[in-house]
Amino acid sequence: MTRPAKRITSVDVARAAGVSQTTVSFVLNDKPGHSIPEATRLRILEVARQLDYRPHGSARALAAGRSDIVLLSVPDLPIGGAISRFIEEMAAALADQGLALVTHLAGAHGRPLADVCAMVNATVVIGFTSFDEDTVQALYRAGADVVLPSHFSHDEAGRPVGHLQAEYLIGRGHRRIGYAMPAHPGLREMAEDRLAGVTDACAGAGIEPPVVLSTSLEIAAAAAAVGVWTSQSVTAVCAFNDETAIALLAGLRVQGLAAPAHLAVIGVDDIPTARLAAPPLTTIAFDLREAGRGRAEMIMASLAGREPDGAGQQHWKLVARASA
Amino acid sequence: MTRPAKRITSVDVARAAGVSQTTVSFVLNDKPGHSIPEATRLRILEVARQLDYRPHGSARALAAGRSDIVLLSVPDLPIGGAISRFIEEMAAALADQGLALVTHLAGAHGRPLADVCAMVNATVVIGFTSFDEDTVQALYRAGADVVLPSHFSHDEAGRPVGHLQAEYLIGRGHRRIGYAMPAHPGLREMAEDRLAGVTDACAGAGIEPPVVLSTSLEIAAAAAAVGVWTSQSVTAVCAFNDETAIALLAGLRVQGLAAPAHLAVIGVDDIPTARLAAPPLTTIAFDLREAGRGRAEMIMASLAGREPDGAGQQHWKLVARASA
DNA sequence: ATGAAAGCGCTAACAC
DNA sequence: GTGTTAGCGCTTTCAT
Repeated sequence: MTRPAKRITSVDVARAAGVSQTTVSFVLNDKPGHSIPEATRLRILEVARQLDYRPHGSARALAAGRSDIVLLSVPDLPIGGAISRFIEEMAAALADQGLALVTHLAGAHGRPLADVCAMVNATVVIGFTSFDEDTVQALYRAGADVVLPSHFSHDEAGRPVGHLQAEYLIGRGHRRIGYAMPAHPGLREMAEDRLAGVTDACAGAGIEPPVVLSTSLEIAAAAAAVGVWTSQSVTAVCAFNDETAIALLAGLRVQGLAAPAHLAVIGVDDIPTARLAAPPLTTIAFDLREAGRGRAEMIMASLAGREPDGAGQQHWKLVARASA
Repeated sequence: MTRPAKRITSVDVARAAGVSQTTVSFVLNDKPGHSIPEATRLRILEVARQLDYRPHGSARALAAGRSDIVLLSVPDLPIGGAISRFIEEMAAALADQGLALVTHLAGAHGRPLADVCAMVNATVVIGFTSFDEDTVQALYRAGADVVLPSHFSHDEAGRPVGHLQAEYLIGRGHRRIGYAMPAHPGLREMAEDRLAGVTDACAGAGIEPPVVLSTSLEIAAAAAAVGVWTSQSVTAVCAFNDETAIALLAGLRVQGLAAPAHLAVIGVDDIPTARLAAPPLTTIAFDLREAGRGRAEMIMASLAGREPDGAGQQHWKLVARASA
């Protein structure tokens, strides 16, 4: 641990460069209209660099009325670690526009989102879940300029995924499909959306709606579900996510059965252990990079006052392996 | 999307409560020394609640010199999703002390940590990795009051885990141990630390140091490693983490071998799919809750100027299952 | 082309 | 007990 170094202010830079603080501000933000001689400009830039000057965020935000901080709210859900890729992509795209992204984990015992929003003085607040109306209002009152509840409406978010899953299964000749809901209550909403997609696909193919069963990540529970499906001559099941799917695979194993012969299984996410499953898991992957960039785009559009035009393109793609 | 609501300031509260803005400030921060009549106090509190007033973070930070914001830096590593539990626990503990936690994902293309620190005006910056000296200085210059590079020094962080793994294996009678390093370069440092713990334990038990092999998450690579170990009469291997361990299990499977009969395997993390592996994976779990609380404690101690006394107790515990 | 000065919303001495 | 006042470091309007 080392002794703290004193913070450099723009006055320090001004003094060192022999100009007024105002000029420093103009140069550093390269404000238009104030044509400053190239020589002065460069000198100021150099001095600032040398001093490792960094504008005081609070002061800047207070004066300018915008903090350029984007606050991302991540819900308290067992969402995979892959989400970090998505966040990073978004952060990178935002950084190019001078915005900084910080994340708030929504945990029940933490500070309410609106509090954090007010404390960091976020200019933009975005989330995965759809904020309810009260939250949105609170965020605006907390000083946010734009609030983007969630990129996709429920209907758009889950449907394509479920659709892709079922489509693949149906394409492989399955006529009686099952759906494995996760036991975790927080995942319910997301699961319902995905299930809707599966149901759609079934209807489109003229087959019966899926046989829906809920299962935990315990082998016994999964085995029980497997038993029910097979007894009802279901030949393939769409799992809410890869973890659920892997549980199903384990459930099959303890019953002396195997995928895809006795029951085809398809997941969602393509987590690292998916390819290591026995048999390797067929699943739906998400293009985090594209999704992150797309999201950043939306934010910029909203800030600029344009209506976010993003057609909300989906970024899902199938990864065929042995389990289905 | 709804129309933004205007932001409430403490002047609004003062006016509505019929007192001066100063009084509002005193009451809301319940400053000592200024004994304000209970009636006034309650009225102000009530009005603030009704108006859903939230202090302007930037203004507060600028005036007070502290933002009460804790910035957590998470490195761009494939660390499991379980990390969110840890973060939430920390956030909860910090919230109790009036501090707000926000997270910065370190990705290479995002904004440098010091920039974010300056923008949000973080009072405290903490991280998982150990910041280098330059970074620490930059953070102090960026306005941080306390910087906690990483809770554990390298030596403390990994050693106990590796030690626990090896100890368990040795206790089960194994005399020739292997160690599975992850292929991901960013994980190297962490892996070296854990390996050191394994080596320690072996030395302590008077057996040879582990046979170290590196393996990716591809089944083929894992199978190859398994081949090498068995050919060298290694009977048990400590994997860097559960994903690596599960890859090893898959590698055994394709060779027609099984754990623990042909090769015992032990992981680290207890990820959700660990119990679903074939056979269920023996592993070392981490008590996220305790670790998070402990970390928050350290932060508060540092802020109070006390030397963080936390004996850095470890929070690892063994989860015995079938694979070892 | 450059600088002086007025705030942004809040905290904290210091008066009354 | 409560209010007045002077900044915190920056942006931005308006003079020069």
